[in-house]
Amino acid sequence: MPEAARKLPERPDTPEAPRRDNRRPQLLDAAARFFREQGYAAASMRDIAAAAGMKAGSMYYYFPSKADLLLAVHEEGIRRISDAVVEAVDAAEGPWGRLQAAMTAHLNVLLDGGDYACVVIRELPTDPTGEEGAVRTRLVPLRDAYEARFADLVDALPLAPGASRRYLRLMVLGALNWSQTWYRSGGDTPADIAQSFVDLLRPLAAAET
Amino acid sequence: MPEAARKLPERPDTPEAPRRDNRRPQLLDAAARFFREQGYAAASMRDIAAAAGMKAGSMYYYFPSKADLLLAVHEEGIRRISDAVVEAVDAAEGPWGRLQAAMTAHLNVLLDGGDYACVVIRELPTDPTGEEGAVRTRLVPLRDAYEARFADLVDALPLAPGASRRYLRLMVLGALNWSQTWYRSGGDTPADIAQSFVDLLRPLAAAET
DNA sequence: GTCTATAGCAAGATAGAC
DNA sequence: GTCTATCTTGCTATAGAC
Repeated sequence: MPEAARKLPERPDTPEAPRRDNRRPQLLDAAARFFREQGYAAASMRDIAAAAGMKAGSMYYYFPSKADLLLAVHEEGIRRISDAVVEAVDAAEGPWGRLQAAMTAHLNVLLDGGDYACVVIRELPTDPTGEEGAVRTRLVPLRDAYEARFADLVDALPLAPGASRRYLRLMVLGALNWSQTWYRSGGDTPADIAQSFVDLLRPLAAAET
Repeated sequence: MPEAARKLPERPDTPEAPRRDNRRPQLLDAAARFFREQGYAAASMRDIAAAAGMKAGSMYYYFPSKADLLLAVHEEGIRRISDAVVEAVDAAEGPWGRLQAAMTAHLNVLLDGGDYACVVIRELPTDPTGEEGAVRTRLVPLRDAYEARFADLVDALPLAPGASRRYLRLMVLGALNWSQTWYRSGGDTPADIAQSFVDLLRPLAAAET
């Protein structure tokens, strides 16, 4: 057997990218943690690399710049929270039940699931790259696509005529994402919180069938 | 109720500090602007000083450190938004009217009034000073005192029995503060937004007298 | 009060050995 | 792939002249 083919049974990542010994996941985990704890600007590549068990210079083998690292964290964060919400919605029934399932899943990932989602929620408003806005323009569509799911869920609710579905969606997302600032583990669980919010909003419903 | 009795204390400048030729306000304005646009960590003392028309070293005559500058911006921001809300609430009538007035004032300052309030809302979650948490511990009570006003307004609402006033307050504040991320001038005004939110929530009321 | 000058340091990123 | 070593740049903060 040709020696070049010895280590072949790998998964076909990108055609030419990472073959083996890929420590990119550890790097992403560390980056997400520091971005959440200190913010993008204050986190240092040295600390991130150290937390992943390597030296600062080595991580440029995986990511060409700090901004690309942030972008990768965002993509992974959106992917995780989006998957969790889709799965939860599929398992729920009724318009209110599906909305509550989505809210619970969103809060679970945001409040207990951890670092990736927190970065997604908090690290967008400020332009992360200072002068270079290229990264930000690639971040916004990711979030918009995710939030569109909530628009669908709100549109499916049977509401009293005249109720603004647009502002209901914005209020729900605001309530969920703002929970980062007041949530403390040990009190109400994410499921409790979603339940309380939905209980508050149910009176907005038109007569249900 | 005693009018104008609830405003935050006036400038507690040290007795001997600023007599004349005081450029501290310009410095604060510039700092608020850069903290909002770039975040606390990414903003530089050089840029702030330049925007206020002085050199970097000169501002240490007014503020002993960057963290103290952030603290001063917070105090001023809280003072402004708090004054605006108190004034608006005093001029409104009825529990829903007072809540709506408070929401409108809050949004006005946050969305159009500008830099100070944005910094107050956005620059708290992450510890601004890195290792030194002294500044943060002085920031939190300021916000808590302000948010307590909304607790009073929500407690005064005539709600259907069983409705959670705590989660209603958190939902309202979340909806308001999250508007920073989606608000674009030229569309609905802050007053429109507050109206829409209150219209959504009014069906939660118990039979009004 | 504001300046110039700079100390002292940490950051992102690169080069090349292994 | 990971290392060491380093380049370059920018930062906060200080010292002392004026």
